[in-house]
Amino acid sequence: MVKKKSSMGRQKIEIKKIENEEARQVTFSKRRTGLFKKASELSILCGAEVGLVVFSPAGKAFSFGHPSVDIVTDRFLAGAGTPIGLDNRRGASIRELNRQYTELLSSVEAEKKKKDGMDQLLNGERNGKPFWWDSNLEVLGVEDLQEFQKALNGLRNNVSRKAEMILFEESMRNKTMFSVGNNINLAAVNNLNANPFGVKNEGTVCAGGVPPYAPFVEYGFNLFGPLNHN
Amino acid sequence: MVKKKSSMGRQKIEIKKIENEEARQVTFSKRRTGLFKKASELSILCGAEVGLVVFSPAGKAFSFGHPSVDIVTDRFLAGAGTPIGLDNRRGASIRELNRQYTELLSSVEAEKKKKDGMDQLLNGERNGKPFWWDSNLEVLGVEDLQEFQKALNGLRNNVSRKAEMILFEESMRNKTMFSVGNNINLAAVNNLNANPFGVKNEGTVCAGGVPPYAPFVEYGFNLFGPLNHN
DNA sequence: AACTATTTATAAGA
DNA sequence: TTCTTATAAATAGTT
Repeated sequence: MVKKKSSMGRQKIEIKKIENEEARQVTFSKRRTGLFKKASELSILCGAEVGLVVFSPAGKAFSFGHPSVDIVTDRFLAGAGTPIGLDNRRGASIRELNRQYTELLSSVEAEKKKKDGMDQLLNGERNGKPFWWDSNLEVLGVEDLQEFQKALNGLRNNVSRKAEMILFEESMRNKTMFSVGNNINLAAVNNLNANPFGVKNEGTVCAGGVPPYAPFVEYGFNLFGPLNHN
Repeated sequence: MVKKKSSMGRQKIEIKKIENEEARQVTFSKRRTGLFKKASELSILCGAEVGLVVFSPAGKAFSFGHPSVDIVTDRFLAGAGTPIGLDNRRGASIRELNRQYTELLSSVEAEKKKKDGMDQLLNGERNGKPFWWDSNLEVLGVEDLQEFQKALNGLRNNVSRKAEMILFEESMRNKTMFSVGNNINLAAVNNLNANPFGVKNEGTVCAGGVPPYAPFVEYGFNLFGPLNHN
């Protein structure tokens, strides 16, 4: 062992910095795509939490996160104390953002309450009537039902993009809760609506493309795979 | 095309959560290794900064960072896209976050609408009549709901999966809360009795591993060495 | 942990 | 940057 070379195609390449700038850029694009895809797959296949941030040599950033990059990075920041080399303006900015976010969070919480009511309906008996799903699912233990009900919150089936979106939003609600006190980018929903693959071209924080198969969305959301299966 | 299956060997697998716990663990180990290796290679080949954190379903954490996870994530929050050593673009991330924040506002509205629709359906039950999902979704004629119904009809087979997802989310929430405000991040989570490679040096914690090509940094975790990964 | 049959990822080249 | 293709890697299923 020592030939820890790596991925390549026509030919093997040594794992050392590519000096040719152009070639480096090309490789960066290709490998970044692959890396994000792998990250996405890992999170989906194993239910693992993954946070990935990549800065191109040019300083462009790409990120992927499940449930969100922020959650992962926040862990570091929260525990890292004062980040090395960073002044507190950053913190100030983030705190301000957090403040605003907290406000927004309130409305989300309010929404959640409503949803909880809905859950009650789904979870509880209706005038002695069988649970709505009886006709379809026959017998399910109480626990199953509860789980089933919970599942609604995270339902992500392959029935359709619509269903995915519904689920996605449910998921978002949860993410929001997770993120209390932290700046979070929950715009994933919008990103998704606008771009299923969460590709953003802001020159700043953006996710890699992985166009055809990209089951991931930057900034925290992962739709758990493409629709054509699972 | 668009068959975005994924990495595999003897056979293709669809990218969806692996239900079998044992198999999932195995896949997790294998793919985690591959992912970290790829991350390492990308940073070396392209001189890119990479921050990667992975939490196993069991909550074990693994990380890779070049120059370090902290630095990369800090940059991410301080100002994604900020070239090393430059300060002029600091805040880019914040701006981006703000932009997304705005989007979030919109998405919340959108979500609210959908949820209201659902509430209406659920609460608008016809006496003794089956619920909207029974067969006809005339009630609101919401496409989303039709899709949702289909998802529900076939949900039984996914109950387990969904349940696991929920547990995952809850787990995530707990861990997040756990870390917020603490000075213990990954190390805490994976405070696995003295990190295997416990090479925890100030600033740049280097893990022994992949010596030949990986100048990566980690926080007490074996990335892709033969050890560790349970 | 190893071993392979296969599928992916990707280095080159267009 | 995208596509194509030859080939190296990664890895699913087994042992």
